[in-house]
Amino acid sequence: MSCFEGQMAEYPTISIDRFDRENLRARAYFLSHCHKDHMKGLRAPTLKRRLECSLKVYLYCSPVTKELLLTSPRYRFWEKRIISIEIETPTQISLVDEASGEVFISGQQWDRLVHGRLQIGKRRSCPNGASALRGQEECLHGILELVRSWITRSPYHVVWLSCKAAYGYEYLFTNLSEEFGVQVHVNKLDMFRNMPDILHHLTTDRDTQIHACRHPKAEEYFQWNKLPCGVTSKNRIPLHTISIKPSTMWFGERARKTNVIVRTGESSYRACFSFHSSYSEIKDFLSYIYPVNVYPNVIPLGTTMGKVQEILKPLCRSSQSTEPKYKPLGKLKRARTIHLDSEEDDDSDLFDDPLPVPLRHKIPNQQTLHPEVFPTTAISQNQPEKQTESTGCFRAESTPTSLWADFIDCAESNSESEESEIPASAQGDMGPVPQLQKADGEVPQWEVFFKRSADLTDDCLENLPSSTEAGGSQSPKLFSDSSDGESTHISSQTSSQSTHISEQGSQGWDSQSDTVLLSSQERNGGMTSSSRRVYRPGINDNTLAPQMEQNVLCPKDTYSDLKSRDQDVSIGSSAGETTALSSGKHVPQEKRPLTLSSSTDSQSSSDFEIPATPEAELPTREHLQYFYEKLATGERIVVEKRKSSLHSRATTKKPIPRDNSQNPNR
DNA sequence: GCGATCAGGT
DNA sequence: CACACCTGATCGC
Repeated sequence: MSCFEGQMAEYPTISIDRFDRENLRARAYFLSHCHKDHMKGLRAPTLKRRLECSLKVYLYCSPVTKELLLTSPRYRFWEKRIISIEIETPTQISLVDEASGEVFISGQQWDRLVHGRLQIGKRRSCPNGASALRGQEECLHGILELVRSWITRSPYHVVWLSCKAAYGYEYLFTNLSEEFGVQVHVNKLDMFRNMPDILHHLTTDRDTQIHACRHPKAEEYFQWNKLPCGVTSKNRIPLHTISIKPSTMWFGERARKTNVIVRTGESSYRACFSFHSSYSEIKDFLSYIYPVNVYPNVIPLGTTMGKVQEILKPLCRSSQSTEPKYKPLGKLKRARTIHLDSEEDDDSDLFDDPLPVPLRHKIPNQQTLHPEVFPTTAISQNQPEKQTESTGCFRAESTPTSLWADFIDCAESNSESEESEIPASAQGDMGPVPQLQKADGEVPQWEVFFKRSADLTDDCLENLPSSTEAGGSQSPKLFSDSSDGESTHISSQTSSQSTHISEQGSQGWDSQSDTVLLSSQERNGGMTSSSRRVYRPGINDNTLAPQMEQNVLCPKDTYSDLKSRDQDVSIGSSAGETTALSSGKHVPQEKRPLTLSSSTDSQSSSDFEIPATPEAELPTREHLQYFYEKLATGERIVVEKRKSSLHSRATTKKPIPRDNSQNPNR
């Protein structure tokens, strides 16, 4: 359970992903994505009332999140008070209520620090970033192959994707649909009405072989071979159904390199899938940004804040010495990867400046910009200090001791439970998509969010330089080959060349053997063009879909029969294989997905293509430099006294940037 | 009736 | 294990 209560010490007047209690006094709200545990209090009468009284309070989120949020009538009252911000688009937000200052929050910071998940565009900067991505890709790949092996048996073989959350599986649906030319059945799809790239792959027509519909008694139904939507047969012929449950792969499993597909019952499978960063991703991320401190916002039941901190501490600068040292960012980066400089994307070079970062924050008077985001007076008015200290909010202080204290507070403050507030059905009209958040009140230009990487093929994967595969060992096998006693797994092997069907895992259930390995060669061979591609709407928002990178599809037996224990197609993706696959040779420049230089970055369209919010003045390089420095040192970000801003930034003060050009009103 | 909270479930 | 929900019961307003 999250112990983050919505506020960060550095920004006492804004609230993130929490809208209750103290957050009712926030001057601005931020919503990272439409998962209910991030929306607590968002539709509470108290907040609604407050909104009616405070006309300058807005909710900032991505265009997709806005779209999804407003689909639900219960959140419609936010309609005129939501401002969408494009991901990766530095945006200045002026808290106009403030009499003496303003705060800048860049889309990049928001996206990375709140979501905590590395964007693909940053992968190159992050040594093991590619492996994390590959892990996701393998998950998708595993699911694709499992689905293939089943639905190709007959028109009466259907798959039910048992998805827990309302949003976040879109990329899975779109890829399945793209791959098999079969739309995915869902209960509602109006929330995607303005997202054609997703909408086209979904249907409310129950006559399809892939279902992701939901029903409270779905599990029970499944026992009786009944889909959540009630369908049990087609043309009077009973359907043969298997369920695939995308579920979190926790650390333990990941550490064991568990296979991505695990058979959990006669007709049930679990696929690794996670909305969140894995431990390795977190490590990679931290090693990349090398923060002064890190504050966990979830403390597992069996552990303590202290233990979690022990794990994270070594990854922080604060572990290097008692006295935190603020090292020049440029140096940090250069030390890591020099070659990155030349091919990094835009924002990466923000860290490239060799300039030593003076300890400006330690010497307030030296700063050009005032270090406080908000004027003291503002804080005292709206956020009594007491509150800041007691709410268990994140702090970015540099001293370990204060950190520790905060952790304790955080844990204690956990008392407040997080509950979902909206029934999935309610969101149905407009659901949020976990990794595609954002929607503007106006119609967003979806092409901005979804970008298909049509030029990616599995060939690309094979040709990726091995350097991007540094983390190969982390990738899970597609199919589990070890049975832990309670489940049968589809096995995978390290050999990338063999295709074979393994029986090892099937100890019960019908002894279906489950698997097939795909070699890189096999992959290359007989695939249809469509089968080789992983369809990936270029969603940049975490909420909607995990970003997949390349395509790895290996078809092979499209028709393997799960029941015939003679085999199934299993996709091997052991470390060795993966490495071989991805570290291949020549890949036409224009086809290289990940490694590619920024111009061809398939995943983060936002990195390069999303235009700045109209009317919003783009921060200057100097501004960004300043922000990143602050960010890296754990300092408060910017504070500019009004008087100075009146001079230097009078024109940048436009209150809330609206992106009308990109999001025409509908 | 509604919301908040808790317990319990998948 | 932990997540993102769901249901149902209880309580207070």
